[in-house]
Amino acid sequence: MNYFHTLRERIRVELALLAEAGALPKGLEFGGIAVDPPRESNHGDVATNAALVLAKPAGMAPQKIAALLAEPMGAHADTERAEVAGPGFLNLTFRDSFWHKRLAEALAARDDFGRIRDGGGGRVNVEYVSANPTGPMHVGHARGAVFGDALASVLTFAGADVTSEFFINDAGAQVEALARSTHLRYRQALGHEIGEIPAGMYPGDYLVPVGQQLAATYGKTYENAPEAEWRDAFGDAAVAAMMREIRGDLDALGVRHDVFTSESELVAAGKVDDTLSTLRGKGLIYEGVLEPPKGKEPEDWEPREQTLFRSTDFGDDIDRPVRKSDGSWTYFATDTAYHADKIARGFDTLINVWGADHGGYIKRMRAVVEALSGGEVALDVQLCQLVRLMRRGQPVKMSKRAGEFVTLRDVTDEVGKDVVRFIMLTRRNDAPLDFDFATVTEQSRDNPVFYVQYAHARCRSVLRNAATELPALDLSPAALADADLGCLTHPDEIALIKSLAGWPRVVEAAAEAHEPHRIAFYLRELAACFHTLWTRGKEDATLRFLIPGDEARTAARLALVSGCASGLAVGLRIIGVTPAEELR
RNA sequence: GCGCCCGUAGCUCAGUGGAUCAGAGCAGCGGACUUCUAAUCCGCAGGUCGGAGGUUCGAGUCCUCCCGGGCGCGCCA
Repeated sequence: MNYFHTLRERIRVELALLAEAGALPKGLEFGGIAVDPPRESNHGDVATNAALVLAKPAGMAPQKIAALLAEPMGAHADTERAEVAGPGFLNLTFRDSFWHKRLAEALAARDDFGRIRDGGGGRVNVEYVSANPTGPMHVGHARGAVFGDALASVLTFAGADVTSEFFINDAGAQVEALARSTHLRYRQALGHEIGEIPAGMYPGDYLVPVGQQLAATYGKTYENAPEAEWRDAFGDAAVAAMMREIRGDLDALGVRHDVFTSESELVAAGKVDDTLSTLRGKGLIYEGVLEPPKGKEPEDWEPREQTLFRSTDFGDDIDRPVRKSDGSWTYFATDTAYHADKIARGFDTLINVWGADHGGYIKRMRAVVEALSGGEVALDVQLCQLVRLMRRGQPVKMSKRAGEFVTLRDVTDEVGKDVVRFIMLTRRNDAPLDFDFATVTEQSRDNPVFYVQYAHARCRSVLRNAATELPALDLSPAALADADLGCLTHPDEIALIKSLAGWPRVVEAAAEAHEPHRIAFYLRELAACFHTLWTRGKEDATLRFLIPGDEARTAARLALVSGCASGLAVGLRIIGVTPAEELR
């Protein structure tokens, strides 16, 4: 369905025929041949670099090869023009009939338009959010959540076998701090005056109900008990409560993970020891002393012997510690075990979605995955830059220390999940993003969510009107696909079909590059093509979609509208945004 | 000091495996409506793609260095 592939095949066939006929040398490699849309639209619909790629191995001038190829390509019934351009590009321009076929394909495929069935892609694990279970999610998490969810979705659509996953960091010092903070709230619930929340504890109000619940469960049992007696139980209870909160927040965003993996369970199951033994067996774990960091030496630096992973063997800057001085594992060690677990589960590709502050962590993680999988498993880390919350152009101040920050739920409740999801994909993930409450709720061209949804709503509105005004017309997809699409000849009609026909290529590129934002950008383009055509009908009544008395033309135009609506809906669903039937 | 990311129009950003004459929106200017066929559209104007080298038939795109911004840098996750 990606017509660029079809054309590349056709070009290879013609080149092979030319070689057989003796016009080209035999045995040429066609691997580097690409078919792309030219940058300039007046250069035609597609361009191929075939002649430039083959010039050197064939020992011929590129223009000569292009001219040879232009003959058979230009003779094809779909081709309007085949022109040799520049240093040896072959530009092809198609007849309308070519585009009518693409629309027919889109209509026939409906919700599966652009889906890649035999795309392979293997088994892919996408790990995202993995927010610490020590409090509710904030807006920064939303970006990773939306990005990861949309990525998993587009990969699935592109034929990969995808598992989406959340790693629960429910082990280590932060959970102990959480347990202590919860104990404080428990005492508070029992009537104690707790005063200021001490530094190092979580001050947020969200632990108050957890404390109350524990007071109801345990009464005064642990009121003055030593920490060792209540720490595990309180930690577990708090983590469970926080995870319920986080899942609720994610649910409100329409984000769902297939698998939740618990760090503490990995530790308890001895997975960390197992993994480090494996690495030790490969000679990659040793006791050693690290050099102090250059330039910015911490005050309290002193040389210390540590258990280290030899990540420098795999391109990291220094070897990385796996054990703290109290004997417990570092986070890196448990994360290593987690990745070993993912590898053992048979994934071909691991994708991790992290905040930008984890950039320094990438090299060691790649090192571990390479070491554990023998280079068989690919690890791609996608970093999401910060989100700046804005209100009327002014940044919203947030103080995490004071426990005062805008939670994800606050934002979702205020503007809706569709807005949050779309806006998070209006920038590349590695570029910072401003999220302005005023803009994103506005109903105007400034607001891309609205713009795209409005295009879809307009399509649906036309189809609804058609059903009432022309009840005799069969609006079923099958019937519309059989309409005489040859009626569609206006440049803006063809432009809309071209945009729609480009969708399979967008899916493929977004999946391959792990860049779901491309879908959001594409949808804006498709919506723009539709809005343009719609307005044509205002200026010229003969260009309206519904032409009374001309059923053939009306059916063809409704087919186009239906295809467009379908394309918008498919794309919106992949990024998790509801295709609105109407906007009021 | 080192590592990673970024630098494209006044502003916010796209630019798909390097490929023919650099794109969009906003803001600005000029046009098209009694609102699900104007919450929209059309036109005009706006850039030595941070700088300098290098590779190449060809560089916004790849390599090196420099300048500027962000993030990070041994027992935090």
